Amino acid sequence: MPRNRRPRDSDEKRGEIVTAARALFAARGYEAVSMQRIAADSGVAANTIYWYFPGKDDLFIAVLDQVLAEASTRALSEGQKPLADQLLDIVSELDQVNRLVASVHARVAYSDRVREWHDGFHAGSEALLRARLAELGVPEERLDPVVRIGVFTIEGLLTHTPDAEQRRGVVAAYVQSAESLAGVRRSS
Amino acid sequence: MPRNRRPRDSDEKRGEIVTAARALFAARGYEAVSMQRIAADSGVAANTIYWYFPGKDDLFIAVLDQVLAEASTRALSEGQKPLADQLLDIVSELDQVNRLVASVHARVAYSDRVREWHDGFHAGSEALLRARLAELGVPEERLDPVVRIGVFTIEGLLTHTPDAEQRRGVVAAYVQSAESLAGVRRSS
DNA sequence: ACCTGAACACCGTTCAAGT
DNA sequence: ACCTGAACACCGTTCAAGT
Repeated sequence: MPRNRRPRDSDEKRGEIVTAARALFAARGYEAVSMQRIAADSGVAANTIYWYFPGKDDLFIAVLDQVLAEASTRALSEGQKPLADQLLDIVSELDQVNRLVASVHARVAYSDRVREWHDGFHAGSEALLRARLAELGVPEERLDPVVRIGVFTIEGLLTHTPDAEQRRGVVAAYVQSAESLAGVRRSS
Repeated sequence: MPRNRRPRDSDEKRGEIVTAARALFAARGYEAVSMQRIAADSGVAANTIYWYFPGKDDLFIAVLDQVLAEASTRALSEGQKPLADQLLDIVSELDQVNRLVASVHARVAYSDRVREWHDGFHAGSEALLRARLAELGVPEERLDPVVRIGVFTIEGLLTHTPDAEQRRGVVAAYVQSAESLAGVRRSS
């Protein structure tokens, strides 16, 4: 038995596979990346991945969990900004993993596991936006549709990637309409 | 030479392939349907499809064009309704081809032909919504973001399919915010 | 012009076998 | 426990050959 035998070899290899898959999925999208290629990039045979993950979708979800965990950590370390700025930050953050976002939506129709992850992510996002809008003063009974429109708008900005100016315009228009529901009359 | 030889045999077979593909794509989604299956349902060998279409994506686009043409015909034969009703009609119309909508978005990232079709469809939809909003009184210089939010909202309603009541709430909230931009004070 | 069987180069996944 | 080569049942597409 080698004396340098580390107890974490297994977790390390698993991590390498996730890292390789993440880079590939982000660059080319889920469909365009083969298990063969992920295996080559992480230094194992293709079927070895199945020792660590039940299937390709589960590997995909491991990637998504990792990306989400990192983004959450970053988000928590930031101070609270005005809503419009915060939404624009979220859009440009998610924009960097645009390919992953598109792949999630593509797989939702075919994989129960991906659909569950997607639904959970949506529920979380809606809860966050709802809290911000409530604190902004949007009355409780009008909150639901405004939250949904907000999430749809962010998703639309991600899947259609207009330029930065158009983004700002869209987010500003959304926040403005929310504020008018709140009856806010600020600095202006 | 058979005397019943119809000059339209070729077009007919082509049509049968599109019809079979349309039903299958609508029921199961693009990815889940094999050329083999489409061929079987239209009574030819799999490779015969390639005599009529350069590839699977082109067959898909033929399906999309057919669906769109039929929907346009139906739409033109209807009178003009209030904007909220019209948007709800569009959503429930497109909802019947939900699988196709999802498949278009899934293929946009991988097929130039599908991306072109998608972009054209979007441009047309935006133009229609823009015209309705302008006639409703939304000032020219604020039109762009409102149109985009509208299209994103419809897309969101399609890809997330909330129930009819939530749909109505979302569409009502959208139209209301557009009307408030127009400075309209109607019956209320 | 229209259609086919056979083949090509893939794909995700399984399995029996190795250490 | 971890990893592999080989195989399985697919996939979209191509090609040479038939009518």
